[in-house]
Amino acid sequence: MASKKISMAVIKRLPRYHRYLNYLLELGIKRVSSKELSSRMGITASQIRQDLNCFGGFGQQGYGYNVESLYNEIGNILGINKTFYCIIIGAGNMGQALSNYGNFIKRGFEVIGIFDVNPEVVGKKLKNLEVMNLDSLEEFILHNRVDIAMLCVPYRETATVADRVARLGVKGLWNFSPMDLKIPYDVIVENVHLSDSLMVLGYKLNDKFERE
Amino acid sequence: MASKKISMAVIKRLPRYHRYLNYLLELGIKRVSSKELSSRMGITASQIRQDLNCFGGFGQQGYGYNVESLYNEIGNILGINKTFYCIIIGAGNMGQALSNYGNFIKRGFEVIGIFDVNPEVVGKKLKNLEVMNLDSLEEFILHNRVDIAMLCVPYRETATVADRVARLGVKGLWNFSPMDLKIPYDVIVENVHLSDSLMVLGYKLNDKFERE
DNA sequence: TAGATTGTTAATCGATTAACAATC
DNA sequence: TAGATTGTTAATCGATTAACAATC
Repeated sequence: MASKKISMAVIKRLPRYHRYLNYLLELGIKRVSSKELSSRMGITASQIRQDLNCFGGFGQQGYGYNVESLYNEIGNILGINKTFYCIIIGAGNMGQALSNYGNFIKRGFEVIGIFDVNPEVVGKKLKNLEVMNLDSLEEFILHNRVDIAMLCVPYRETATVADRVARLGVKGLWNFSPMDLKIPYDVIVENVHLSDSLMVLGYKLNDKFERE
Repeated sequence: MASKKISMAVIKRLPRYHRYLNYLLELGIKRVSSKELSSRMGITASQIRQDLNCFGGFGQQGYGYNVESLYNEIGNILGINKTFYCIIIGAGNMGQALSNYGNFIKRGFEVIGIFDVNPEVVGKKLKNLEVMNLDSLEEFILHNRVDIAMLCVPYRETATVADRVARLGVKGLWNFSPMDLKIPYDVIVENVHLSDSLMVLGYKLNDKFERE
């Protein structure tokens, strides 16, 4: 796979294509042209064709794209056929919300462990998993394959926990803290900065009202 | 404010500047040059100066930027000095997580109501608010100023609830469902597509492993 | 004043859109 | 075959970076 580098702008659109194709699939639609997908998604047909052609020629001239096979192709590119083993660190509301989010498993993300420090929470069952004490984190990771750690601990703890997890060889961090992690290990971090997103919404609202 | 349009790329970086400046403030640092901020944030000094100059000349030649006043300026631009009144719809784990997230209030987002349909949840106290029945949504919005609705309901309900809320004049939606809302009202939607974010992380992990 | 650093213009780079030959 | 639609190249647009005169 000595492919040319694909830009993040393209990658970030893939899950969205995947969702739309899934929707078409559920509607029983068999084929779709870039033009039709374009009008549904509100992006140009040109962009759709460019994006898809980063990964291969999935379409057929004069016909368009087969919905099911394109859905599967994009799924493969995103790796949802593989399983990523995940742990959730911090079993507060956010951690619990993630543990209950059934959509993840459909997309290949399986939660195999949940950790917390709070004695009132440790031992509690969430879904089919018992919350473990954070002290046993090291042991757990040594004995189980863990690809991704989902960090849902309070702000103050995040940097420490992230470092601890990365040191043990976990390769992906999904960070819910409003901070940018800097870790001296070879780790991929994906941030979910909720307050950033909310502030952008606030900006847009202000902007709109001021202009009107 | 007949200003030239500011690109989303710039807007989206503002909360991040805001966070870093807050951090510098906490460290007791009084002034910062674009060069120093650049090395801390990992973006070019040029970009920082360009971004800030979209909104005004906040710096001083030969000196740099005063941390506190720049922090405040960006806060103003983001509107965190104003209060946005918010309701949470859906008091499941995600809704509860949001209701407990104290950071929002600091940034001007105040939750004034929480709604659910589940009789087991309605009436329950979350923080200082009692979960209301979704049936009383209309009445509540008519009698209270609601700027933003945070949608934490299951996938199937999202479109309906979004429409209902928008029809009542709520101007901002913060959407946690993995779907792109299409609403025939004049509403600003900001999406938090958690599974999209997770899939991008999955892609990056795959990509890295395949290349190595 | 000399040094530092901004604000801003110009140059570059990358991403999006348009166009069209290839082909189903 | 004629019509449709892709894959792909070329043109455009926008965002980032570089450069430097202005000025504190």
